[in-house]
Amino acid sequence: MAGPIAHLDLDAFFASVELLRRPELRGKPVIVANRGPRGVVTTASYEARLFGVGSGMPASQALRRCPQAIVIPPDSAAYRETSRTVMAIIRDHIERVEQLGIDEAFLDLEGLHSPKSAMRKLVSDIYGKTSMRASIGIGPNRLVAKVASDAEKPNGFVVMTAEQARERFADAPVSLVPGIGPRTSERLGEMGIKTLAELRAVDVDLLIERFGARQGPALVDLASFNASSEIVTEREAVSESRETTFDQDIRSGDELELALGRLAAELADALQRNQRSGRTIRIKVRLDDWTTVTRAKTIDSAVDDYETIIKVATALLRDYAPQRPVRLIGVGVTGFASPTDESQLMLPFELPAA
DNA sequence: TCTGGGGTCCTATTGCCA
DNA sequence: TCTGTGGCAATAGGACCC
Repeated sequence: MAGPIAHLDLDAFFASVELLRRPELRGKPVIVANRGPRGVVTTASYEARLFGVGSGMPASQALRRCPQAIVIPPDSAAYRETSRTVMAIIRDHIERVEQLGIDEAFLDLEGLHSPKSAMRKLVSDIYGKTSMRASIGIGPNRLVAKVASDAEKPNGFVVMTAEQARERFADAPVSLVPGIGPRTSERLGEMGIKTLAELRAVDVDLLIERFGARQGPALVDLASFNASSEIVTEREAVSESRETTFDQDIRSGDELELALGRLAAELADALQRNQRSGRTIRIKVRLDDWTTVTRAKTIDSAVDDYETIIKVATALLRDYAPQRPVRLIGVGVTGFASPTDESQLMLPFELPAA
């Protein structure tokens, strides 16, 4: 019998780190966004959210809604640093932690005498040591915990059973639950399904027909707040990549290769720093009409060096030869060699032939 | 007014091989 | 030798997340 799960989410994380460094901005609408004509909002302070500014929104649009907003370009090194500090505090309190992304984590609360007071203590310790606010959700599984942490942020603290989640969010749009994004919401909408209660009530066979044997039933599980409560404490990266969006679309092949070279150099550098190497090199090209094309090649041995990466990536790009202006180009390496793979290569026995 | 960058996972298709 | 089948790896695309 599994114990409760907590989901911890740092409130408006990037903006909060910036406000910490620049206390004079406290109480003002602050948005963290890339500069340039194509920048988007990565985080908005809660003051900015009052103007309808949200993450993912083009910065130009955000500034139209909130002209007095202060725009700060993201400083990912600083956010990683604060994240490390907070995650270390979490691990001081809780043994089994699954970090997701930079600002959130699932916590295994199994066996704690009082999960709630343990979480109250944790949140106040994080605030005391870093001035970062966090929202907490506690539930029987990851899904309930996650939705609960989202329900009353900032500074939220919500404890729910699956049944309480079903009741409270019965009339919420299906996109409330993580895993149902814009595309799936739209397709469900076309079937007349808007709310979680409606999704729960629909005939599974109909969903299987439209979404397949796996995703169909999975949608009902999501709507019912049935989910795994497993905490995966160790996750290994499976890919690393670099990409860039041009301020203006690029037509020249030479310019594309120049950009590809810069990205490949950065990527090789990062791979070597992280002691990672992979066998599959992939490029990504986004055209002016937003179609995205990927091309990949798998080679015999795992690599992390600039020369090999740029050689393969350039060949892939020349082979594809985009026929429209390009707005984004990227390069990545996947298929990382793990220690297990290494030892398997050296297995002294062949499997018997069939 | 258009839509970043860094990832993960899933699915479908295809070709190879036993 | 021909044909079918199942498994697997590689490839491409796409949805989704923070």
